[in-house]
Amino acid sequence: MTVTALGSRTAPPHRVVVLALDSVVAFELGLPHRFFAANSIDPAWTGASAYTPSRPPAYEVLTVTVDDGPVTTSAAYQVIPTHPHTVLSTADTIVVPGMVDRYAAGDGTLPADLAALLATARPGVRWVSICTGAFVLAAAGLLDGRDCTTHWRHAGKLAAAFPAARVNPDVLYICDGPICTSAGSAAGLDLCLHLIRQDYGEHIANIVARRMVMPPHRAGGQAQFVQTPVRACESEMLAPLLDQIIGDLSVEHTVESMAQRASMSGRTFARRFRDEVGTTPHVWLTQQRVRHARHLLESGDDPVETVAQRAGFGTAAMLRHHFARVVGTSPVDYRRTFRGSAG
DNA sequence: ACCACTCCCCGCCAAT
DNA sequence: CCATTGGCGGGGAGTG
Repeated sequence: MTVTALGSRTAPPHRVVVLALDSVVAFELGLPHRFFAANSIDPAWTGASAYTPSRPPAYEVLTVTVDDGPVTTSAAYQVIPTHPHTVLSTADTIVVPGMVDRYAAGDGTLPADLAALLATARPGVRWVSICTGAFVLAAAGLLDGRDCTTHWRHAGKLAAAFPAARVNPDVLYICDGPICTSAGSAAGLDLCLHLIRQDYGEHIANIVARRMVMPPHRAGGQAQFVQTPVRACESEMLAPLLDQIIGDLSVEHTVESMAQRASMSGRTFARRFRDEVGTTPHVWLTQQRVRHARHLLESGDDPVETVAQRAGFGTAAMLRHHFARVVGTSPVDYRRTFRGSAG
């Protein structure tokens, strides 16, 4: 939830180090590079926008292995790192992608060389795991007392092997302080985009999403994929209504009013909503309001009170309350940060 | 920080 | 018989 990485705008590039362990999932290994690579958020293609950063946002992405040697991947090739493992100690963010079966058993221990390498990380570094990468963070003790997640197929094993970790199998990703864990492969996309949103704001994150040809935000959890993935077409049912609501956030919405517009009883609407969207109507609505508020703060000059009204928060106090919980900062600070000194 | 109040959410169960 | 719906109520979170 912290936005400490914001300093990277005026400091050297935010250094992301991806740790490739044996039998790493190739897709998840490449994913952070695609998202964080400096040229991915080159301001040259941000278009004609109000965003005029004092300095181009940038990440530097390096990949290491424990012993600097090649590792096998889930695909029919090996990875040979071009940087030594010692750069891990200089990372601002460390990413541990998932591995095929290797750690899914979760015996709770790490090889000595891996444990020693992880111990070289700077204090305050941001940890990121994708899928079964969470088992590595857990074995390093990083998930003790933290909210975390992993692929739904392995959530039970993770919780059993590491009782001190609070495993939530329903969400796409969770950031508990500097510890960010995500569910199965595709949820890693959502988490990386979330981190870019935290580091560089809604506008840049949306540009990256557009560039990646992915939705800027998936509000649902992984629960929606666990039970009946066949329901894909049926899950379109609520989409038109939700789009309408997003387009008209300034008015008050209740579960009952939304249910009426969907021609359902409140109970059925709430149930269908959870099945299809993965969260509750009220939680979803608050998420949408905060997202809209971020957009208004970045792109306009409305006073906070007006932003609150337009986003559907009754008062500025209400906006501040939810903003702090979701974004981790105040609306004014957020605007100052993401409009930059140049704007 | 507190309190009163409202609304939400979800297990339960009867009806369809 | 099973699946889905929707009403009810308690516990709890959100609101002012």
